[in-house]
Amino acid sequence: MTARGPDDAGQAGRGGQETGRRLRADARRNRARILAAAEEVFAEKGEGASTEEVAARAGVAIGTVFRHFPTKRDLLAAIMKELRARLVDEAAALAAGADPATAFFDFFAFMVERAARVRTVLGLLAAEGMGVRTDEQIRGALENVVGELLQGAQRAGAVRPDVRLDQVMAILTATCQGAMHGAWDDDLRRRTLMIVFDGLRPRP
Amino acid sequence: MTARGPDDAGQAGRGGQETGRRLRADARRNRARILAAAEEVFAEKGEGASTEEVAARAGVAIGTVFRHFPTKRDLLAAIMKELRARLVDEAAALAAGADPATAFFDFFAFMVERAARVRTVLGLLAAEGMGVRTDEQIRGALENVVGELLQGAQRAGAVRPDVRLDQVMAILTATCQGAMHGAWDDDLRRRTLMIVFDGLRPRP
Amino acid sequence: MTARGPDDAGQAGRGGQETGRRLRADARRNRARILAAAEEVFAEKGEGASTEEVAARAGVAIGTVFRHFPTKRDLLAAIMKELRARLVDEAAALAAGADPATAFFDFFAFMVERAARVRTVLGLLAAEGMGVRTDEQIRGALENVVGELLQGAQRAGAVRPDVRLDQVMAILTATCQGAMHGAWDDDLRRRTLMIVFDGLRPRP
Amino acid sequence: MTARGPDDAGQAGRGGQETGRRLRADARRNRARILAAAEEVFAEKGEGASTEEVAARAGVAIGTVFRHFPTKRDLLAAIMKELRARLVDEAAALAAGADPATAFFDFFAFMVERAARVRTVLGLLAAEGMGVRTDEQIRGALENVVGELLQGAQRAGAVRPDVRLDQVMAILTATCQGAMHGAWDDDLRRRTLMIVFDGLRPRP
DNA sequence: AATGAATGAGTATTCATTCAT
DNA sequence: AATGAATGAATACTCATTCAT
Repeated sequence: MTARGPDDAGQAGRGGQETGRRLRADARRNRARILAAAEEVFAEKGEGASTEEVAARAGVAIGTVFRHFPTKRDLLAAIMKELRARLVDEAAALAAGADPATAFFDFFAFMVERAARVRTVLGLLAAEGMGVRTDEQIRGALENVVGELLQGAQRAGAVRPDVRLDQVMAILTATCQGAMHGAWDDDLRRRTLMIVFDGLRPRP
Repeated sequence: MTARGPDDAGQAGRGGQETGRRLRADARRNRARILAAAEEVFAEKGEGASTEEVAARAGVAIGTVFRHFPTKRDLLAAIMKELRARLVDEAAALAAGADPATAFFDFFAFMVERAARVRTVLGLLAAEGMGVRTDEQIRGALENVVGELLQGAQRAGAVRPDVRLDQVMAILTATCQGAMHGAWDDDLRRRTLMIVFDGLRPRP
Repeated sequence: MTARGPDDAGQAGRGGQETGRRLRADARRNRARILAAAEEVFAEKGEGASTEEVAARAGVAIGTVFRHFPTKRDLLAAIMKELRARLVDEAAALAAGADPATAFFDFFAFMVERAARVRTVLGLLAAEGMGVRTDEQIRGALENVVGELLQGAQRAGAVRPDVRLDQVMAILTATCQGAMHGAWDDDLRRRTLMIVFDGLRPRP
Repeated sequence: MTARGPDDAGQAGRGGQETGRRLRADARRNRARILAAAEEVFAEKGEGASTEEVAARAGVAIGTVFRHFPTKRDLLAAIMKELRARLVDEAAALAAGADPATAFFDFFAFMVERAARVRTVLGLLAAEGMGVRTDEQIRGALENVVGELLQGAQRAGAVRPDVRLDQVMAILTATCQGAMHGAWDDDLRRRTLMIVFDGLRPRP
């Protein structure tokens, strides 16, 4: 049977090999296609979607999926890892050389807008979304970026000095989830963020 | 006879609890136990939990669950209906006779605190949580209560006049989901709400 | 569990009490309604139809059905018993005082036409239809009537003298089943019977 | 990939047996074993028999049955398709090169004798047996063969010229069903067919 | 490495039957 | 006698995972 232990996916670097591993060209290509397909499928149907469907959408056989990701949980974890990494990169780019006073809010808005489209971001931010405990390294990376942006904004006087990182992460997470599940339109999202941002800004 | 529809012998009565279909005493008792068990089970393990476990926890046979809720989806829907109704009731109680300036914020905090414990509240507020589309009536009822509280608070000058109900519902929903998935502790919840509330208050 | 022995319905007079039993008026009425409903339901959906549906259509509770017919098999058996009895009666009526040369063929045609409408006649004639072994008494009664009609027709020279009763029963059964399953229209039925009848008539 | 349609890797080839979907050798072997087992099981216990028993008798796991036939109904349909195809083949063989005057009757008798053993033939001929609507192509194929045999026999003067194909199919069907359900012995079958055949022959 | 067939535990749902009201 | 709720075995079907090709 299938070991049902709760934490058996945690061994970082086991589920889905590191992208750097020397893989045959087609193997690397397949890995990417599977990941992309999985992101789509799980986004559409939720984590309950079948691995077979992922394989089908990726155009590979089911066995290939399991060769790359020995467990469904591993697949899920890999998606998040990738997603989060992508976001961190984009965030870093936003942070570099921008006006600190706006960079923070821009990134915040960017994340929320993103969440509205990428359903899977759910678990991404949540401590325990989708039954997967995203590995702490990446989670930490995101917090780092946001932390930097936050400090910059605070130094620039654009965010209240008494606000701490955990609060920001909490509100960011919450807003992303709301945007995702609630199907907010652009206008509602803008007006909602306005309130949140006002809460973060210093009292005049 | 054996009406096969979901026998929603609902405690529709605002304050009472007996208006529903005339069911035999034991039947009503079982229905309640099943609902309670289901709330627990789904809260713990998510919507993927098995109906059989619900039956076990409720101390009835599997057939009894299906007699009351012909479909798993029906069971899920019933949970939400009940949950939402309960919240609406409690909200109404809060609203009655309290200082409008604080009632709104009290209710908001109350909901979020609640969500932190009851995992199922997720779908409750989301447009489409758990694959169940909660019926519009109850959804509307919640909006009504919140709407009244909001107006009261705005008239009392405790909330910015330009804030609209959809924004409030959006932030409320988001914060509930964040609290639920994020496992915030009491302190983090308090500090997070502080920011949100500040965003809602009039600029000085 | 449910005794799965093949023959446990045979104890004549057990499944469904004899019509003569002193029953409360409403009890007798219920018995009749159930029987009628069952005939309809099983005719429409086959023997796989649920007992609950029979109860529903009869307007009684499920318990009442089982009080009258302790087993589904008993219910099925009762239907056939009744059906067969009815047919025997009608056959006898046909036979009485009619021209023996035509009575036989008339009855044959009558049965087949009947079968085309009453789906349940299936098992009625078959040795083992619907998993129920119709009790021999009634089965015998039918054979008796047909036998008499056959003899009359043979004496009148309308049927070949070398034809025996078992052959007639076999063809009658087969034709009824064909008519039932095949959904023959009136014309096809007539033309088909024409062939069968010609096979039964003396060679000129 | 995992085409979820009924993979009717049929031995469609008239005489051969390999034209179907290219399946791995073991897959084709399993498909055949399942089909054989199903024919047996359903023949013995009727269509109510469990799929699990089919799997057991075929010596495969339950999942394998459903991989080949996604639905019980598909399995039933496949059996009939195969059965009918087999009969059509054998009928064609009988028809080829035989004396038309006897070929027709030989085939008729052959079918009925067959039906007496293979319970599943029921639905095979009936318009709607077992809840499965056999596909029209095969149904048509049978009619074609019988039609040819009929014409040959009529030209040879062995069958009345006014008999039409629909009548013949009707009687053939009926007799098969009678033989199947009625458990006729060899003698009764012979004598019954004698009558039917006489009805089909020209009046002297 | 890839394929895709096989496995088999798991799950929702149905239904004959029993039994408390 | 009637009611209808409860029972629980049975059953079709799904899906993660393994393994022979």
